[in-house]
Amino acid sequence: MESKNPMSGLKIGDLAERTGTNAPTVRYYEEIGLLPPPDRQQGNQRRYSDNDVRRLTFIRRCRDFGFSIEQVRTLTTLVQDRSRTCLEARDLAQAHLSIVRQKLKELRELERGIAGFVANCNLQCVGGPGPDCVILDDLAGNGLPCTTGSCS
Amino acid sequence: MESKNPMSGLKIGDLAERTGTNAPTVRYYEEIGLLPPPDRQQGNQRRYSDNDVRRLTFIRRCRDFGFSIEQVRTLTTLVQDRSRTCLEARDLAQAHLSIVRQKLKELRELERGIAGFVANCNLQCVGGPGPDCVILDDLAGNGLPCTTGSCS
DNA sequence: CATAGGGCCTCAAGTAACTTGAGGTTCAAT
DNA sequence: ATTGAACCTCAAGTTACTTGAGGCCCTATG
Repeated sequence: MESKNPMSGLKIGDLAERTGTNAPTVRYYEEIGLLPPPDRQQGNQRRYSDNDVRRLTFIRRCRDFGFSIEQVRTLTTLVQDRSRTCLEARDLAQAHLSIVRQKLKELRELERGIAGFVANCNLQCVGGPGPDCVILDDLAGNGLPCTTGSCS
Repeated sequence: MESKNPMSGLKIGDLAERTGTNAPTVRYYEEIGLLPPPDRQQGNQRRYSDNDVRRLTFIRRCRDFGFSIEQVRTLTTLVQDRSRTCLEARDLAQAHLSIVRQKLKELRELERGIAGFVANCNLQCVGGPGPDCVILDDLAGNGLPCTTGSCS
């Protein structure tokens, strides 16, 4: 029997799973207006579309990299707002792009720092205790190997 | 007169500025034990060393990329703890390295997505209104240019 | 020398973005 | 028919800060 109401669409749990979130967060995003209120099945359960999957994926990605809810709201609202021009959208996206690239740069530095520390450990500390092998120096500094000679 | 107490060291505001934080956050980190209580000048003001600068820089970097306070605490504690071996430190750092690399990967995707959107706009939407130029499709999807042809 | 203002102090309350819990309903499978 | 997982709402809790109130200290200038 799949006549009148085929119950199409994703349940909140499915949506959450596909987007790397969880159900309460999805409801929270709806509550604060980041996600539009979805259709409800009889029985009051929410049903979501593929478009919701895309939208939520985007939101999660932005959030994961430190954009605030309000920043994300600005970007997503843009889409809905038929009075905006494409150029406005582009400019905003461009601004976000700059921020993302800055973050990329810093993240690469962090990676270099940690990788340097690990390499240094492998070279100098194998098996021994390294009471003065100061991880902070390597990580917070320029990522160069231990310059103090204090590692083991 | 710089005889007995030359008041050496950074004031809390200086430390904050050099590490991209602010004074209340520094005090907060002290309160929760992420930063050690610093020396105090007569007059009760905190004074910080270069080592504090390094430590706080590291903390900020980790925090900026989504490591929780507790994860950061684990890493920094490692340094203080003279009973750990260098290999243990390395293993932990290695684990963090994996996470950082995963984040790098995702961030690059996000960058590609936004850059693609901007490029697409430049090609197709110049000057005109783009009511259906769905930023979400481009950003949340695979980063390819608009496939719907709906952009202007 | 005194005084003005900028930075520092503590402590308390507020905020952002969720997460967890309580108490109850619905759905899908047996 | 029933049972267990997943859903519902609403309220309270958590994390990681931020902001505010009320007051002290320090340095530069009149």
